[in-house]
Amino acid sequence: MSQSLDRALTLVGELATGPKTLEELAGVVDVHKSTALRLLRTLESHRFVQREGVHHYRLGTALFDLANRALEERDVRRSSESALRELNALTGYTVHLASYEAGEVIYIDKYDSTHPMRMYSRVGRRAPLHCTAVAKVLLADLPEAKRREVAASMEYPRLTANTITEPAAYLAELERVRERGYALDNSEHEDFIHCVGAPIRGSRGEVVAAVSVSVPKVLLDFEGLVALVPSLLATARAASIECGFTPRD
Amino acid sequence: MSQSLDRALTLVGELATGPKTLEELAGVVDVHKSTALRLLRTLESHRFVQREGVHHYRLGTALFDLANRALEERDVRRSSESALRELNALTGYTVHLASYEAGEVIYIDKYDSTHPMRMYSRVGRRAPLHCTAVAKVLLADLPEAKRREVAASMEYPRLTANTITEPAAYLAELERVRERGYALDNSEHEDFIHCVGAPIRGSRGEVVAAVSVSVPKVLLDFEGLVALVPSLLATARAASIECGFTPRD
DNA sequence: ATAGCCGTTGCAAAATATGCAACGTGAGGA
DNA sequence: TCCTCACGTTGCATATTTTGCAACGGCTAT
Repeated sequence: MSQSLDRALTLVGELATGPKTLEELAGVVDVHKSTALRLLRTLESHRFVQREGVHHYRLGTALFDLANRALEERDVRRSSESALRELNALTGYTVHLASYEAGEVIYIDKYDSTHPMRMYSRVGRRAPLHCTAVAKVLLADLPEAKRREVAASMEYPRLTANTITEPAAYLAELERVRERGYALDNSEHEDFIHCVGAPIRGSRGEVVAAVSVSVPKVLLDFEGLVALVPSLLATARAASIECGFTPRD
Repeated sequence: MSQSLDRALTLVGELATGPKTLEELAGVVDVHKSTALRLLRTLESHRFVQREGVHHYRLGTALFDLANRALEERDVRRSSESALRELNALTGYTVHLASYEAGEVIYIDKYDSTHPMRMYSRVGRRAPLHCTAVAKVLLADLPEAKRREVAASMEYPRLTANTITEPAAYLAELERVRERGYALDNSEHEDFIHCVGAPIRGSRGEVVAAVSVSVPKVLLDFEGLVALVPSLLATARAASIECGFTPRD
């Protein structure tokens, strides 16, 4: 669709084979030397390629950063798959996997309820920050300054009678989540649904994702929901270990 | 230098922060949605980005391939640095590190002789395939079919009285190199220089690079050169271990 | 000293990317 | 169930951007 970009990406792919000279690269995409030069310069400014000596180009260091970041996300999803599937099979309820990225909480995986009554949600969608268990889990792990900043700038639309609508109350809620190690959504998002969520941790103990179980109130009361916590924490711990987390004891 | 490419790379960098929607991305580089869409499509066709759900883009899988390949090369050079520096200090002669890439043998690092007499060479430069110790080491590890193919298509310019000028003789030489675990260049490249080279192996035992010592004949006769082999092999083994190689015993 | 190779630059032509506006689709609310 | 809204998608005309060319300059090898 975009010719110059297409050519540039082809060049990068070609460099994966090993270092190449300008003219070799120009030949690969069948353009003039000067054209290849300009593309490579742009690639170089973004550290996608770098010069090796005078006559050769090689892949640059930006690729490491990018690959590592992409890999982390991907690994959370893949690594926690079996644990989450098991929790889904055990409880029969909808299980969500979410992560915090750039000010948003996004559902990155979902295991549908086996019960006839399903809830609406979709992978890739943003979760409201103030009224979901996964968001509470993820935001609770942010440094305090960031937490305050986010709490101050986010919206608090009242969705149910239980919805938290004040920054102060929300920050206090995050503190509770931090302390007890899991989060509740006591019908704060939708009247007929309540959830419990727990953190999945990475190798350095940081929270990389959140797992939650969502249950229709008609199927399980609040007491029953809280009774799911041990299973949820076991699942979160199993997923954490898969993500490289080492339990303290 | 290239606007569209620059924008596209900026988008990729932005995606490192986490999944984004089309409009968010368009805002980052300050272009129209449709423009961003076309760039993303091209990036997607090269697997640099991929869609997450319907509304989000994330980094794609091509980055893994690229990063891994780039990392391998880079690691060889960095990992073997201390071992090679030590060999250079021990012998005082010029030490080269070379790797095989896309039909060529390229010097990827060099430690100059401490003796007043230095040899000419340069990092990034191609090494002749038929008359250098490093090339013999690297080609000796190729599968037989590939070895034959390369031997048949390469050039054999006579550079000295000892230069191998026939494919058959060269293939036989590679076989010897394979068996004894190191290669010699008995003044086959330059009259007054001879070399010994050995393989550096990676985690799966494959040859990832070659290390060589180059000595002016006036400083050391052939017998003296061969006497360097134990040190060379020790260096190659040390560098191999740094590259993830596990010795058998 | 000289020839050849490769990367680099300025410029003019034109191909290409861009923005616009309208369309299509799917979700959410009444 | 209908309607609205949000978002991604497409065709097209404009002009910006990219491209090829040709000449230059540095470096190596002879």
